Order: sequence, then structure tokens, then C-alpha cells
Amino acid sequence: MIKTRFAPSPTGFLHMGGARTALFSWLYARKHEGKFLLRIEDTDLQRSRQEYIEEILTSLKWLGIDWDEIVYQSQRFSLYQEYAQKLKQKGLAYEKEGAVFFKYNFNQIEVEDLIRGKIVFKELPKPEDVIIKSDGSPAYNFCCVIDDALLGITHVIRGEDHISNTPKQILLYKALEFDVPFFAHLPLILSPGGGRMSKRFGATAISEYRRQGYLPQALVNFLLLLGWSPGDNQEIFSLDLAQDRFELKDVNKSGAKFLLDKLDWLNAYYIKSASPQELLGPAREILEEAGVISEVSDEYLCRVIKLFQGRINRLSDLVEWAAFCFRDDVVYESDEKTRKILANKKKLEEIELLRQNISRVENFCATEIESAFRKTSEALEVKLKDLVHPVRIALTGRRIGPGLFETIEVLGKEKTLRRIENLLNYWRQNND
RNA sequence: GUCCCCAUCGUCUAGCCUGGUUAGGACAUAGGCCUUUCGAGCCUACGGCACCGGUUCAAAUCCGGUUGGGGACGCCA
Repeated sequence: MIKTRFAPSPTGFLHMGGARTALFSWLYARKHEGKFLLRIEDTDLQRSRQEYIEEILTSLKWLGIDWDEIVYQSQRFSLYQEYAQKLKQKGLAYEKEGAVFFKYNFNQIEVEDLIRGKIVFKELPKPEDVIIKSDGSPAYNFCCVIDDALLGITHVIRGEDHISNTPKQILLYKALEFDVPFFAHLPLILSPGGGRMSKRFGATAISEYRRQGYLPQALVNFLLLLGWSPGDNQEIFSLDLAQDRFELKDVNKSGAKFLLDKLDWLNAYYIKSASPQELLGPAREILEEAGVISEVSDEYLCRVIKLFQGRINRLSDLVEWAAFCFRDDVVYESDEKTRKILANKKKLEEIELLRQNISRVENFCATEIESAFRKTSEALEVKLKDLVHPVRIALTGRRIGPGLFETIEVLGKEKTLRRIENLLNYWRQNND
């Protein structure tokens, strides 16, 4: 039975690189009907924080990654001590400067990496390493090997930055008389500039993307495409479909730069594809957080989401774009084109007539509203768009927005008429 | 400095293993169409095998080197 693991260190939030490692490792286990284990590497008691553990678990769940088992290294210190004793008894480890050291018995090590093929190490940078620190806590390579072996990990899937740890770990496996697992080293995710991920870019917490209105499906899909390709030209992947198609051999070897464009496109795609009900929860969270809404019914919010979901990249775009749906103090945008439309005061009478016609619409739906507009434009012999543009500004404050008739339907007759009246007053007052 | 990994459009990538393709797709960009506006939709265009040499009738594909990029070298993980 195949068993993989993800081993985050709770000294920081879960970020893109970690999330992708977890995802690929999870996918491999699920694909082969194996087990997926979470191991919290909290051996550094100074830097490890409970809030990070919580953030990591919450983010994994949010992405749809579940686990069969979770272990904490901080609870296994006696185990590591025990194995250090065994190595000392066998003469393979020794005490020095209050710590326990392991001497690498090295000539040449070959690793058969499942992604890269054979890797040959001709020498090691150090002849020995600490395995138990002087404070009694285990060193990374030591407890990692013990846990992977004891927990029955068959495939160690991790980032490329661990390649150089692999020969050292293999030596430890052999000294401890454990079976050596398979290794697969994923390419790294690079910042847009090509270098290491910085706090400015990508190293931002997964939870931050959630806060910015990204959907987990989009993030997962994006991460999937960063370093993996099914071979055909399929781009849209659910977790289920990926589970079906994922193969380690289809993971590529070169690092991938992390650019937001495609993530935004995928996010827009998933927002478009979702039902308004599905978006209700996350949208409400973001809008409440931003102080745009307080008490808005699910029903109304759903209608607003439906109005916008075809044209936004992130749910947080609603904060700016849909604000007019929730507050009545419409402020007209001050850009040149908008001002031009507002400056055209001879529209006053036309819009007055239009307002009357709108007020007569009984069944206040988009199609009826549209026909009121069309009738008005025919009667006045003006173009439809010459009525549409000023009304859109009256209602939303902007030139750009969703389809006007749908917008009017969502706002309802009362707000619509009042806001049009406000524009008429604006013209009347500025009539000199 | 030492060791290790990698190299196809601006970006993510297919093709490479089993040499013969008009080197395919997506995002981005540009242009067009549609339209009540648009960052939506549809269509088109632009754009790439890092370089040098070898093997071969034939190289993105196999081999060697160069250059470039990345990673590791903590009593961090």
C-alpha cells in the first residue's frame, strides 16, 4: 500500500510552494488508493507556533486536501532518543560538545528519483552531522528518516530543495537498518523575477488568497498546472479529475515562475461557472470584512452575485464594483468620459420621460425594463445608448458595469427611480 | 568556493524516452466582431526550441561542452 506524507514546519503559514507539495503528494496517494499522512515538524520549540499549525490545517482543508493521520514530532522525542542510543551502541554515533553526531560513511550514493531519474552524489559537504542537538531535540534529517520509516512512508514527495538531504538520509536509513523509500523531488516555484519566493510574492499565505476572493478550485487548478501536465491540452481540472489523471512521470523537472495572470483567469472561470448560492458564503465574508454590507438577505446578495459573476476575477472585486448595490450614496466618477456624459444637460427632458416610462413598468424585470427604454428611445428618436449611459452613471456612479437592465432589476423600482431623480436634480441645480 | 538540479513563445506547458511535426495548447498582449458600457463572449494575429560542436540522409528530440538560471552546504526545517 502506498503511503505519502506532507511535513510542514509550523514556523510560518502555508504558502504556494507548500500547498503544491501537499497537493501532489496527496494526489499520488489518492490516485493509488493509498494513505496520506500529515506530519507536523515542530521540533524547533522556539519558533513553532500553534497559530501556524491551525492556519496550515485550515488552508489544507479549504483546498480540499484531507489526511488519514496526523502526527507531531514534538510528541516523539523519546523515540528519536531511543534510536540515537541504538546508533551509539552500534558505534555509528558519538557524543561531542553535548550533542550526538553521526559520521557519514561515504563513497558514492546513487538516488533513483521518480521525477529526475538517477542522481549521483560523488561527495558530501560535511563528514558528520548532529542528529540530537545539545538540548535533546532531534535534528531534521534524523527524525525525518525515523518517522518516514516508522510511519511506513513508501514515497517521499518533496521539494527540490531537499535533493541534497537525500544522500545523507539514505546513509541514516542504512545505519538504522530501515528500508529506503522512493523519492520524488518536485521543481521549485520561483518568483516572477526568477529567484526565490519572497514575502512580496507567492510566499503569501494561502489564507491570504482566500481573503482576496480566490476560490479553492482555482488555486488547486493553478497549482496543478504549475509543474504538471496531463499531456493533452486539458487545462481545467477538478481535484477528482486530477486524482484520476495524475502521474509522477508527468511532473516536469524545471522550476516554474509564479505569475498571477493565469490564476486570475482560472478564478474568473470558476466564479463564472459557480452557482450564486455556492459563492454566497465566501462573498458575504469578504463584503462584511470590507464593511460594504452588514444586514443583507441571502436572496438579494445572490441576485447581486449573479449580476457580477460573469465579469469579475476575484470575489473581492465585488467590494469596489458592487458597492452601489448596497449603499445609496452614489458618487459619480470624476474621469473625463464620465464628466462628458454628465455635462450633457439637454438630456434632462429625455431622462425625465424615461423615468416616467420606467415608473409605469408593472412587472419589474429586465425584459420589461428594456422595452421601456426602447419605447422611450423610439419616441424621442434618440439612440438607446444615449439613454443607457447617463442612467448607468445615475445608478452606479460609473460608466462601466453589468448589463443595465439586469442591474435595474436587481436594484428594484424604488431605488432606480430615486437615483434617476437625483441625477435630474443634479442637472437642474447645475443649470447655469 | 564545493556539490546537485534545470534549460521549448513574455508566462505555464505539449512534443524529447522510441530522431523526419506547418513545433501544438492555455494565459498575457494587439487587432477585429458583437453589444447598452466593459476588465465578459467570439474570431484573428504576434511570439519559442539559450549557444557551440558531434552522431545521422535527417536533431527541439541522442552525445559532449559553453553559457544562463535555480537549489544545498545551520545544534532551521
